[in-house]
Amino acid sequence: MSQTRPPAPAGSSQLIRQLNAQRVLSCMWGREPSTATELMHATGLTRATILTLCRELTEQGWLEVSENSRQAGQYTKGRPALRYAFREDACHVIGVDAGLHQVTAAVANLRGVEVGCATRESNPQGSDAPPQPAQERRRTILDTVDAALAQAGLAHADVACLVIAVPAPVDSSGHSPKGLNPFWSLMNPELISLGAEHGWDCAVDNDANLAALAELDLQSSSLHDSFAVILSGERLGAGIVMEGRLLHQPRGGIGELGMLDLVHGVESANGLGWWARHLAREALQKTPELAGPLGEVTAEAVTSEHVFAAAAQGDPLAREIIDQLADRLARICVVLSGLLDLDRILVSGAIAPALTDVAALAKQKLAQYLYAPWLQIEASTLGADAVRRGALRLAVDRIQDRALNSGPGH
Amino acid sequence: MSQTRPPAPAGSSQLIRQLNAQRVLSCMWGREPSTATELMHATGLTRATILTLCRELTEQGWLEVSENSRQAGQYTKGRPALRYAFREDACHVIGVDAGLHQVTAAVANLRGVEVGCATRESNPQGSDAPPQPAQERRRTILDTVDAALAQAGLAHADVACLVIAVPAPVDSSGHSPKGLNPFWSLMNPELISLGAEHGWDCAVDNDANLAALAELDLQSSSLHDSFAVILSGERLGAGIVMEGRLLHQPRGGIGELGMLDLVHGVESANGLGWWARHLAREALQKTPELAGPLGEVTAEAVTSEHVFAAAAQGDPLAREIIDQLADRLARICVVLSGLLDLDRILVSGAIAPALTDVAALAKQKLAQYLYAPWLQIEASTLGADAVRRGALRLAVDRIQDRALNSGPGH
DNA sequence: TCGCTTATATTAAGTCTTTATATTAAAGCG
DNA sequence: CGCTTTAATATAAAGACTTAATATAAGCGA
Repeated sequence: MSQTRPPAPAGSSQLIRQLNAQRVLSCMWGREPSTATELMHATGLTRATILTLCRELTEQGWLEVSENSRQAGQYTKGRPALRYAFREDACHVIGVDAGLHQVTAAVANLRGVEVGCATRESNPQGSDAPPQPAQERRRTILDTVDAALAQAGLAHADVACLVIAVPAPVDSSGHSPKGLNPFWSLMNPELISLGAEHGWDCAVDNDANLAALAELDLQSSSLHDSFAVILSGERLGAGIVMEGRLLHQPRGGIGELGMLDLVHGVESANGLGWWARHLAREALQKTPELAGPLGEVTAEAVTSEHVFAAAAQGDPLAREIIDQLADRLARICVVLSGLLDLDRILVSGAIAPALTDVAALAKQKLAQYLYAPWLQIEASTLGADAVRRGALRLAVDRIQDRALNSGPGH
Repeated sequence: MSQTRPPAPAGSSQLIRQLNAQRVLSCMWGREPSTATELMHATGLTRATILTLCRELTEQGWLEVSENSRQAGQYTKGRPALRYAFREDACHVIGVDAGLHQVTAAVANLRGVEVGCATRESNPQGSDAPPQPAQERRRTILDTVDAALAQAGLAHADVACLVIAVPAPVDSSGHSPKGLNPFWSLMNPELISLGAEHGWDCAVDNDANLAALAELDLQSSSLHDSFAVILSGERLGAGIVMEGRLLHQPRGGIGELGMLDLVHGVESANGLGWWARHLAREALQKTPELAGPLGEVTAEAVTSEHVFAAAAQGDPLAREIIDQLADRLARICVVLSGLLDLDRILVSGAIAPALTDVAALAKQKLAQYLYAPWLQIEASTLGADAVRRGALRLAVDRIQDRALNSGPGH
């Protein structure tokens, strides 16, 4: 009975195979097609190894052989190299910006390119009706997702991951604190369970955190810089990236800005949009017969858009308000950057495009409070897209992690 | 000429050897002696592999065979197992707390146990003399280090790493900002070069950061909690640990608390010791003939120690001051914990032992400003040792990293 | 069309490292 | 002294990589 040896020892040396497969796949993830020779230089592995791994990854569905070997035109002599391409449509992901007033869902491929998008009103801005109850909100989100899928021409089975952004703190299991602030529960009524019925991987996260991820995706210039993204509409929220990684805590409270109540000249966590409207209304009530563009609106009807538009036309009151907003923003930057030594602070959200001047002014005012000449203060170029893009980015990241860590689980 | 094949292919499969050696060494680093069987359970590797690795690590000097195989007494029958022990004295490290008023150096083995310690006065507390010039400070530090080594009975060659803590921000290359604050340059006059003459690995870091490391070392109960350590003597400084890792930035500005100037009820980055003295002096000047223990000191001579001692005796003025200190601390905690969602905040430094009551009071007052019932606010038990212990911890960590990552470089 | 050149793909050793099994060694105990 | 127990060593087998040789797929020129 000692003649026959069991055939499969199954050593732990498959680990190295896993590591190398990871390296190859990360080299190709979201990139242009590559030849074995290019991958050899990128990874330091041998041609034989690279080709074996590429074959495996192709069988798993992550890569495919692209035919344009010679057309790519690096060289003209010799046997044309095989070119392996990242399969950006191996599966798709969905990112949802589930805001208070509207819900936007986008379908994207694994490069993060949107192939479908849909929006539904949720709690219309003007109305004084109570916010949607939990079931209705869940329904709205599912409807929006289905509409986005329909526009993309994809079925539920084509989707691998769903990420939902909500204006509330979200803990590491996807829930928001109950009881403390009823608004939070209404914004995130157990949304983490939404993906389950289609068997999708699902995550819920705070909107500001995801906006920060979107910026991280975009500004990959200096990979190790640190920044905060301030989401600044009606209320303030922040996401913080340190050395290329988004800070997270199990309770999900990072970037909550309630503590601004204690900061001189800020006094609240209300957003810049809120303050623009508030300051304008106050001034209009005080002097109803005001000259200039801003005087044409009544105190009740004035919005932040009016203020920014008027400021662009040179209205002195609007300019004064802009100046106050900039001072507020500068002080917020002092707190964030003074404590965390950030490289830059980005103001994002739907009103970001209007805040270019405010950010520049804030940068000037910063020096009054803090020596940090390196600090950039800018308005995000993503604007209203930031949160949704961040959700898509997280979804793609989750798929990539899964691909790298648990091989064939396609 | 094709018969003879080159002997050494040197594949990348040594990588797995490296990884496994790392696992084994981390399992044993600073721990009690282990048998192969124990390591098998800890690492999942086979006995043969474990023993090979242990033999290699022994040759490299990190482990040694300890003879008390059977005495350990887990079992009594069968062949006694080899027991490999971590060589805590493979080399030694030095940690220096280079404060403004005094310099303390300690020599420790690789478990972090101090085997020698020495202190030198630097800029005596009372004196109004200008601070030591750069060369003199470097000399003082080297003297202290030599004294500590002499007490430990060790030579320069026995030391592998030197870490120096200074009360100034320190960037990732060990330098402090020049020009901005002359005090910083005086505290850190290119100390990073001090280790070079003996060939030691050398690092310089901010004192509050290192105090945070010391706490991380101590409270390893819950490995993934997040906290801040506030070093609170004359000036405030903080070190921040998120999910078990110390936050760092290339410029070294994390935990600088200058932004507290903007916080209501805090208004400055002065430390709790400074405030205790300041408030007492103010009150004594206002009413020179004060009853109670605190009235026995003159306004000029009063120190924070007087205040804490008087409060312990029930002096009403001192209690009032304690209350104000607690409010200040609570507000600082609101800013830190509100933004970063910390699990606890520790107050450290030489006056920490006197701050137990202040911390408890601050915890009570916190609820006025922030809902965070999970937040612990406590005085560190390390007190004046915190910074030096943190320096030692960093030094040991650096040696461990070097051991794990570059094999035989002993 | 037939070689020749060039660049890549495939295949066949050879080595390293681990696992699995068998064998040997070192105790204690009756 | 033999038996039992537990650990260390030896040997064989398998996975994974590298090296080197060989095969393949072009283009180019005579």
